[in-house]
Parts: sequence; structure tokens; C-alpha cells
Amino acid sequence: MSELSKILLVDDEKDILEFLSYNLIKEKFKVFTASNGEEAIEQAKKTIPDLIILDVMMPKMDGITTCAEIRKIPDLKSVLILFLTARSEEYSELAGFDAGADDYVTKPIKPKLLISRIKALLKRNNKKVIDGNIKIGNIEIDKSKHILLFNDEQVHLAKKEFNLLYFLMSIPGKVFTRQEIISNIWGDTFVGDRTIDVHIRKIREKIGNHHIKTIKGVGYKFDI
Amino acid sequence: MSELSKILLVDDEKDILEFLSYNLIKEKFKVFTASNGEEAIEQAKKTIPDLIILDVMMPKMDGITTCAEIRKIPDLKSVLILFLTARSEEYSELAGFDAGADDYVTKPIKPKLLISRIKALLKRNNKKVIDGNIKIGNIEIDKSKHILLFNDEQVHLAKKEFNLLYFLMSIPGKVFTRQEIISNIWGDTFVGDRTIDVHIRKIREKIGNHHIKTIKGVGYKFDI
DNA sequence: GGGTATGTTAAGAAATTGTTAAGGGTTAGG
DNA sequence: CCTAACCCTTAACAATTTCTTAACATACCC
Repeated sequence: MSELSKILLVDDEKDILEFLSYNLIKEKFKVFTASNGEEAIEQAKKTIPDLIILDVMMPKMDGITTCAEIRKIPDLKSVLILFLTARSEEYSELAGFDAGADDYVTKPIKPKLLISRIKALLKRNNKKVIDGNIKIGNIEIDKSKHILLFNDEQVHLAKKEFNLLYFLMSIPGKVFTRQEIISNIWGDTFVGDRTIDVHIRKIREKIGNHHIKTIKGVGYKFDI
Repeated sequence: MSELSKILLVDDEKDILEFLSYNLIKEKFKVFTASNGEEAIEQAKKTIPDLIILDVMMPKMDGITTCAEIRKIPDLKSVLILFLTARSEEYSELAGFDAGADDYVTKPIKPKLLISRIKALLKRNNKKVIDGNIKIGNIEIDKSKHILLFNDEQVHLAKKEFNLLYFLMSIPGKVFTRQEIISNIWGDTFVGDRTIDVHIRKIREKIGNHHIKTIKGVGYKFDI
């Protein structure tokens, strides 16, 4: 994770986009922009940013609606979302948190403050392994309880799915070859070529697409 | 325990009280409110809530003092207390636990996070093991008397049923494999494949279906 | 663009568990 | 010692979930 954090900026005012981009890039963030809600959702799906900065007041789809839409997408459930609100719109603070915001900053924006808030938000991502339980980001596995917690919500996995995910998560970032996977999950049983893919797909259906990456010609790996 | 959990909310800011009330009621909690420490103590004495959510920063009596006062009252010694703290007040985390807090959540508050923490707290508190007796939610087992109380009513279990339920309840949430169950309940005796299922079925007949969960291909577990 | 690797979908095969009822065993009380 | 009540196990079959496969779609690399 030495990669730069990706931030998606969403505002309908071009001036603000430029102003913030400039300040964020200066701080070594990788910045993407969008000027309305729909564009934002598209961008977010593609780039899976670490943080989305959303203006509340936007034409067409406002920030709160956008936020709620984003939260419906499995891959984006745990993305941090920070709202920009005009000082007077006190109401939006509440509505915003209700829609799944993580923080908010009032306009006019002071770059230094914004950046310190951003850094504070991004500071939270940890891996822990205790007693055969694994916690990585928003995904937590409890082997003895046979439970997967995704964003603190219990998700059911069938046995093979569970074992497969557990196996991949046991060494996050490591690429496991299909051979390794088969001998670990299936032992000596022969299974067809597509069987692994189908299981992978079912897991992805439940925890989002970007956690399990395909390395073509090699295998699969789990990543945050 | 089909009763709703009672939560006492204490904060001097009316907005926050309303915001949290709304979210908690939506989650089927019974909510009481107070806007300062003294009021909180009065309310708590009257209602004996399951959980008190206390803002640390309050005029007159702050959250920590309030918490300490509450802990002096016998009826309220085991009430759960959760603190709300502003992000910067790191110190209060320590002071809070010192005063007898069970958990804390930093502002700005994310409703989903708060609720999952609340549920975790209530769940933890639901389990009590005393002298080999187990009480989990509305199910209580008295091992010496060989009695099961379901919603405070005595229910008769045959010996095998009793042992099986007791075994599963000994570690709530943990999945026990059929092997584990057999060696624990039957020892070295061989029993057919369907025997466990039949006993499980009889227990379910008496305490309802949803407490004992089947994890296909793995085993059974007791859950609240 | 041809060839290979992976994604996706739905169907049905396979595995596992649920349900019921019956029969033999055991116990308590008369 | 006999009987009735209950307990335990089992077998047969039903119901459900999980797993695998095949067929086709799509993406990717040289």
C-alpha cells in the first residue's frame, strides 16, 4: 500500500474543482474529478477511490442522493465520503450522515483544514489476525463462527466460498496459482476449469469486485 | 427478552438528540432522552435502561462525572455506558474507561457504525455464565436442576436434547462440527447420520427455529 | 485478429440436512 | 413383575442448499 491515495472530487463549480485539485495534488494525492452526481458514480465505479469529496449542492443529483447511490454499490460501501456544505445548510449535516457520509467540511474551504481532515480520515486501515480470525479493512472473517462480516454486516458464504476466501486472505497481496488453490480447497479431487472462477464470482458478488484481483495466466490474490 | 432494549440518550445539543433518536427508533430501540447529567441520573433510576449513551462534553455535569455517579447506584452498576466524544478529545477515551464506560464513539457520528457498536455491546451483555448456568437472551439453562427456561417458562428437554443444547450454548456463535458434537455427547458410541438432526429438530420445536443455525457441510451453532 | 484465459449464467447433479413415523429400549409406578 | 409413558435411534423419503459443468461472452496479449 505504498500507492498514493486516490481522491475523487465532485463539484459543479469548475473553479472549486481546480482549486482543490491543485491543493490535493500538491499533497501527493492522486486526483480524479467529476462535475455532477452521475459522472461521479461512473468515475467511482472505475477508479474505486479511497475518498470521495462531494459537494452537497449540485444541480440534477445532489450530494446526498449521490452518496446514497454510491453506498448501494458493493465495491464502494467502505469508500470514505466527505461532504462540502455551505455554512448555512446545517440540515445537510444530519441528512448527510444519514446517507452514509464520514465527515463534512463547510465552505468557504480552508485548504489546510481540509487536508488535515482528509489525512485523519485516511489513517484508518488495518490488518489483524487473531486466533485464525482475519480482519482486513472492512472485511472480517471469524473462522470458528464461520462468519464473514462485510461492513459489520453478516454475510453468508457457502463452505467452498468461505474456505476459498479464507485461503486468499491468509496472505493478502500474495498471488495464489490455480494449482495452489485447487490443492488447498479440493485436495485430490479433479474439478473443471471454470469451477474456481464460479466460486470467485460468487464471493465477488458478496464483497465487491475489487478485493479479489485476477492475475491473468497466474492466479488470484486478495487485496484491500 | 422479546422486549425492546431501552436506551437512554444524554446530550445537551437538541439536534443530536433528535438525530440519534430518529436513527435508534428506526432500529426498534426504545429511546429515552435527557439533556444534562442530573436529568440523566433521574431518568436512569426510573427506567433502568439497558444502555446509556453519554456525551462527554456537557455543561454543568460532564459525561465522565455523570458516568461515575451512575456507577455508584446499585441498580445501575451493570448498565452499559457508551461515550460520545469529539475526535480531538483523545484524553477522554482513557478517562471515560476509567470512570466505567463500556465503549466510546467519536463524533461526527455515523449512524450505522453507532448502531453496530450498540448491538455488539448489548449482545455481549446478553450472555452470562454462572456456575455452569447459561443465560442468553430469552433462553436460560440451569444445569444442576436440568431445567430450561424459555421466556421464563419451564420447558422440558430430554437428557440428550439437554446435553446437546447445553453444549452448543457453551460457546454461542461457534460452529460445532458433527464430529465435535458426537464425541461430546455420545463419546465413542456410533450413531447414525440422522440422529443429530432429529435431536436438533426436537430442540428447535421447543425453542424456535432461529436459535440453532445450520451451516451446511460444517455443523451447527447457537445464536441469539 | 487469432488465440488463450477468464467472466457469466443457468441448469441439474450431488451433497447435506429436514421430517416423519415406527420400533426397541428404558424407567417409574403400581 | 407389568404396564404405560417416555426416550433414543433409525430408515425412508422430502426438501434444500451447494457444487459443478457446459456453453457462451468478454477481455487481453502478441
